[in-house]
Amino acid sequence: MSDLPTLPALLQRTADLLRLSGANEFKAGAWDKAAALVEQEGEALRSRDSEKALQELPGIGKSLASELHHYLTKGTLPQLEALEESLPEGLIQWLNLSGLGPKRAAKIHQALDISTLDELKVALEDGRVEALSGFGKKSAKKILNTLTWMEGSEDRCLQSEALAIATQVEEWLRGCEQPFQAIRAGSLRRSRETIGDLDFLATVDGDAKALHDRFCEAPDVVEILSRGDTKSSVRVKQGRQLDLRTVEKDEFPAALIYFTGSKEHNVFLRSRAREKGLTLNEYGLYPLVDGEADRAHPVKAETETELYKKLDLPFTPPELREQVYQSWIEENTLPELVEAKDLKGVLHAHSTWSDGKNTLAEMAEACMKLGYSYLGITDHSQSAFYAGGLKPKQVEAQWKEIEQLNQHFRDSGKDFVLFKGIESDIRADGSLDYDDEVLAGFDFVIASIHGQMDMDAEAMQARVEKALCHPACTILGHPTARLLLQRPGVKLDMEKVIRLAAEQNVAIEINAAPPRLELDWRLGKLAREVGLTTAICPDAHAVDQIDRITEFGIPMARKAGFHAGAVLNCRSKEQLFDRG
DNA sequence: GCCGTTTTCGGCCCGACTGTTTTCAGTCG
Repeated sequence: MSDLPTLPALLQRTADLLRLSGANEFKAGAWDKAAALVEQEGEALRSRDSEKALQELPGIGKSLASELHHYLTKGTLPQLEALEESLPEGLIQWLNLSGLGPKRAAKIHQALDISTLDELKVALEDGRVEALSGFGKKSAKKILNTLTWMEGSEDRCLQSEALAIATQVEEWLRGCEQPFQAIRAGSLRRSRETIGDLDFLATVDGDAKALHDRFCEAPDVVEILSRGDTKSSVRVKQGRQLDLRTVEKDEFPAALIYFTGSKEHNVFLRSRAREKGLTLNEYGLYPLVDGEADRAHPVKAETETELYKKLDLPFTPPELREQVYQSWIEENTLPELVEAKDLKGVLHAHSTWSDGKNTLAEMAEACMKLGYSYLGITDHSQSAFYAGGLKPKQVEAQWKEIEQLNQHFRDSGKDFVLFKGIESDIRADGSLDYDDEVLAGFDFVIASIHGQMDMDAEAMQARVEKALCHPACTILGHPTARLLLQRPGVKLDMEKVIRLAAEQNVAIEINAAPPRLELDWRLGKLAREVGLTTAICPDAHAVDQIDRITEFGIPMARKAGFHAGAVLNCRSKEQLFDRG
């Protein structure tokens, strides 16, 4: 069993505890960086079996190498253990409160001798905190507000929820009397699968304050955190924080890069700028003179693309501005990402034959309306009794209806075809859900896990690998069966799964249902290396869910670095199931 | 704690906003 997934969290925890104990910020920062690095390295870290080998990693010096080596051989981090010994357990949670950083957290803890969130709440309410020097009524109130707010909301939300909020706010902003241009930035623009804060960037013709005022007065705003001429932050009733920044027009490209992130990508760009004798900040790119930005002579760039060019880097689509893609950017090997217009048809949808809300004919009609030339219908298989899974007899009956509909499409001159598919449960023993004879009658089979998800890693791995090797298996559906913010996926070594799938010529789905959004984009780099094919699927249970593939599926496939050539349903219906 | 020399110390991104203080530290992104 691998214990590496927990290592980044432990390193992060060490960084937080260092801050609380009053350590130098840069020292704590080194542990942050190590956490990010270890996350990126994954299992590859194991192959570094000496301190010397660990030290070859960027950002890992003598001390961190020793800690990591200790962890890999003995399973603990000495530094962390020492800190946990000296700091109370509850204190670390204080750092999650925005507005309360390590310095003031430590101060409250030491001055009042308290360390839990509950104790903090009481101290904020009874006035002990505001009486401390450096604090006052306002800051105590602010921290208390944040604490109360956090008790009733989650850290992050699904991308779909964030998009709904963003759309609403943008509509409201359009009522501003000053003309302006606004764009979504941050993790929303990078198409992360979950979102914490929502960031917006704007330029205003005239008085920017008018836009900030309008922003702070949006209908769903429940608290204004800050309200300035260039920066405002609010909380909305849906539990999210929204930030608006306004900049001058000539600052827009640099600001857009800056506020799009990721943090790691920005660090990378800035160090790139330094190498070229330049300095990059949120306002622009400047020559570096005597270690200072020469603000009087900005390097001209009217777009993000031009700015990347000045750094001798290819324009990087927002979806790929993540640490994992740094090597592609440096080596100038970014792929041409798949776009919505590349999609030719729809795979993975349910009908009234199992748990869908619409009939086969209605689903087909809806796909035609959206401009697709085929639909691979995949109702549930017999084990999924809770979802009305099809018995072999029903399968035959469904095939008849599909054939009739296809005949009808041909007769009426429609360039459209329904494919006979099934979403077959992968049984606990790794077998698919029908006899081979029945399975052979389908045009394609999606194999998915729906039950018995708590198997141990070894058994689960064998289960999925067996399914992948079944000759009828065309696509592996939502591979880990995770539900974002609800439950983790099953225990699977996805690296092995991806390699095997590529070998077996089985595609792994990118499931566009908002809580799923997997194959996880973090695995896209490996997928490209081994030549894996994907399929961008709506997992639609009703006609209005088909469009998920363009709303959420395409952004996620782009984020995973897929080009159209590696996407099954970017193929024409004639070439779709050619398995070379 | 890491890194890289103008090579064993000094820099590590830096600007906006807030609140408390009275000129700035803390926090955030």
